Amino acid sequence: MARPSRKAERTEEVLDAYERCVARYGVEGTTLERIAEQAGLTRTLIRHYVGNKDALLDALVERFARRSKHDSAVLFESLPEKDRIRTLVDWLFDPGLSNTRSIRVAGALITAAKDYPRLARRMRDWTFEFVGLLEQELATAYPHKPKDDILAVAAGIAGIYFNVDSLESLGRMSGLRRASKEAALTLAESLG
Amino acid sequence: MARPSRKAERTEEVLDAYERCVARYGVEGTTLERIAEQAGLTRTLIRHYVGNKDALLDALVERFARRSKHDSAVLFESLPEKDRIRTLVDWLFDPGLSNTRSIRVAGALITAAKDYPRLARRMRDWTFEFVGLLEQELATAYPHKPKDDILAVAAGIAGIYFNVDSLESLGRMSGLRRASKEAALTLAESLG
DNA sequence: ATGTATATTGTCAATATTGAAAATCTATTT
DNA sequence: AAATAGATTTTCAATATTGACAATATACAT
Repeated sequence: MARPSRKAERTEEVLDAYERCVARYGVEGTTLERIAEQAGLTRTLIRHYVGNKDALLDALVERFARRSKHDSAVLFESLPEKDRIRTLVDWLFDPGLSNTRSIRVAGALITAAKDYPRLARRMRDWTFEFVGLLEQELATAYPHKPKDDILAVAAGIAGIYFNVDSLESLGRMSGLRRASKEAALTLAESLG
Repeated sequence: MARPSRKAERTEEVLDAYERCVARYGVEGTTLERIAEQAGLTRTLIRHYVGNKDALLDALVERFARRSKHDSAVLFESLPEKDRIRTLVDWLFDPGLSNTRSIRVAGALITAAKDYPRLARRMRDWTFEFVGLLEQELATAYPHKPKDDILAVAAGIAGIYFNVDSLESLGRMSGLRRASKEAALTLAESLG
């Protein structure tokens, strides 16, 4: 019975802005002023909608974990019956398809993890969950291969993927990106 | 004809401390206070020996570039005649041998590169120089392989290497490290 | 139109960070 | 011992950042 709340949308906007800042300046380098500038809001509004710095980080990490889980679930479920690995690698390495910012945010969160033990656990889980999904996919495609080989290839593809998105900010990385994709495919095919 | 200068050593100590901070808090998250605390000096001494924040970053980047070049030159020159690739992979992925902090510093500098165009160029050069050395080594070991294949493998190994050191701060990464090393070897052997 | 819950803006205090210079201390040379 | 170059400490000013609360404006229900 009063003015309608914009808390939900505003919170998303604030977290979007926060994410952009974190991807660029890191967790420790992000100030409320910068977030406010990015979001086109005032610092006091940031505080009003989400809270202080700690609350902001909690909210960001929460959303990041939820989204990651959802996104990779959707991705792996949407793979076709044929050429699943190939399609997956396309999605991971083709510019435009891959979500570079998520990986950059993950990198920043991992860097900050030393000062936030809960965050360290979360990012470890995040890493191993992604590698685990890759393993699962590879194990289905190559059922006769030993687990160790599958894990090695999954870890390799994940590493190449994380790395190439981290380097993206340097610009002129299309050549390296293509080569990285080739490497990921070579790794996958080494199982066949 | 006066008190002897400690500028040289002190500068190294300050840059060491700065490096530790950058690896942990990122470029934008590092304050002079933190550096001073890490170095066991006062903030004003930091300023006395190296200068203000910009001068510090310049000095750090300068030293990082110089050291990287030197270290990788030494590394590649020290490889034995036989099993060069194998030895190289051991060096890159065995804990204790590899220099994890350098990679973390590089990651932080890459993240900050958007705000420092010169830095972006430097880190691009750094990346491609390392990949280039790998290519050269692989080309010598597998002289009949096309350049594209060599580049793909070099990019893959470099990516896996950078990534595994970035994840190190999360702890309990020995399993993933072993798997990553396996992947790097698999990639190299794919050329044979 | 009126009440009310929320949005929005404004203000203040406390602390952190940086920059710069002056003052003092110390080791070496002569 | 005196002079001197450099190390170290001290001090001050300016700005940035954060936290918290007060005041005002606005949209909706009744």
